[in-house]
Amino acid sequence: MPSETFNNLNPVKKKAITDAFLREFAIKTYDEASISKVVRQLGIAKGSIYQYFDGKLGLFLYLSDAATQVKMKYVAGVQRSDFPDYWTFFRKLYEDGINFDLENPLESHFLHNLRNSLNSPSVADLYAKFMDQTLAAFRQMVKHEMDIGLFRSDLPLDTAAFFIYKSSLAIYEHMEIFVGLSPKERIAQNRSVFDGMTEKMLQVVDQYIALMKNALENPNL
Amino acid sequence: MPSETFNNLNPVKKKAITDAFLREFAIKTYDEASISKVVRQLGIAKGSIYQYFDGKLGLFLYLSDAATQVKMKYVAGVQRSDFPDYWTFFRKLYEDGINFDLENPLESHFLHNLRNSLNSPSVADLYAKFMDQTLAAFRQMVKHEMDIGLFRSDLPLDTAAFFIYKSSLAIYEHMEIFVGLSPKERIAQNRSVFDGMTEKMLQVVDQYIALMKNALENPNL
DNA sequence: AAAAAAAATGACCGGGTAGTCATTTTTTTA
DNA sequence: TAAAAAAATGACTACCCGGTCATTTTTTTT
Repeated sequence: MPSETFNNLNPVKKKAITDAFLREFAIKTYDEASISKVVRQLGIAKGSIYQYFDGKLGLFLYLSDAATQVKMKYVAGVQRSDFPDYWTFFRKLYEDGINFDLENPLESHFLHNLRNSLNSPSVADLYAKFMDQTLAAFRQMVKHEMDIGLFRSDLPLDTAAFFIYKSSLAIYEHMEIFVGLSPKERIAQNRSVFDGMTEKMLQVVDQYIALMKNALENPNL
Repeated sequence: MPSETFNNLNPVKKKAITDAFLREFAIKTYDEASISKVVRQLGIAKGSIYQYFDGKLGLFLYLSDAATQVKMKYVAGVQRSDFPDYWTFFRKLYEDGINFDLENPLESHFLHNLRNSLNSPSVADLYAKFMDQTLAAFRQMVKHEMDIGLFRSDLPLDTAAFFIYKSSLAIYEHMEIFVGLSPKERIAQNRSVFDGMTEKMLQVVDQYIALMKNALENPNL
């Protein structure tokens, strides 16, 4: 999506630009995020951005792709078949997610912040795609657990899948509310969101796993 | 908060103004909502709004109060002590919430949309207050159920309370995603959000109650 | 070193917003 | 009906924004 001009850029400048916009979009809504402000901060001309990207939306799509690719490197290797049950698998996904955050705070929080951009119709499409994929993945997982008898099967697939999805998001919000995590502040300071909180985070993960386990696990076993 | 001038207004005009802004803020973020557009639509001068309210924030606070008061009329009467267990109580709260929506679509969706205005610092404070109150209420409920032995007590109060709170929000989102409910469309058409969906909604409520029940109920009984 | 290609620039355009306030219109009081 | 009080008005200010493009600067090629 970005132009050749952008790809040919000095890697240092390229990263500086990417990071500055990741930071902006990680803190603000799509509509609130200001290209003018960021270029002022970067000390480059606004016109340049429009030679690099196809408008604000093109820039945003590029950042989405970039951030997603980085996250995939951390998470794609985690396979359900390598774990005895769903919950150890789920926990490992979270552990790797934390590592992703520790090493790529901007990408991590950009992705977390995606859902706040729902109000802009242009971005809503992108988000809907993300959502579809995520829900499809959860649905497939749940189906598998039901098939092998680990999950109770008296609930619609959609409900169980959405429930897990929502619970996994709730963990992050729990950290914000009860552990005093403030992503925006930390991103503004260019710090990792979960830095120094790994242990506490995993404790909370275990609490929510306990809840999900009770809610979904087959009581016959 | 509104001026005397506003309170002395012809009730019809007063309602027209209130409704128009409820509708705007129900569909848009605080920052996205445009006073200019609404007054154009209403056919009144922009200056009037600034004689009625203390700026955009004052207007917003007035709408919050108004909507909350209406909702309270529906929900305040539901007492835990009138129900044999938490879940019938919870279900009744939802039933009354649906009635509130059917009869007051604008107020209902204004309140639902509140959380989308988090990005504006001025409104964030207001939202934080709402949140504190809501969580305190859930925490108290959970404590009570743990005390009387209906809920398991091996989880932190905060976690259990937040879990219920989040699950109750998930029900609305479930409706949007899987039942095709689109609040913004319906509000724009001045229709109730849940109109014609009461039955389906309560089915979904029951599904989430089942999940929460498994998750939280004391297994010893 | 000269010519050609590539990249960077920033003034400018059209559009939007919240909020102000001197003036006009309407209503109430006397 | 005339004077006073209350309410409504909308042009105006000061500020944003995304996006454009003719011009200038830099880099590459010849």
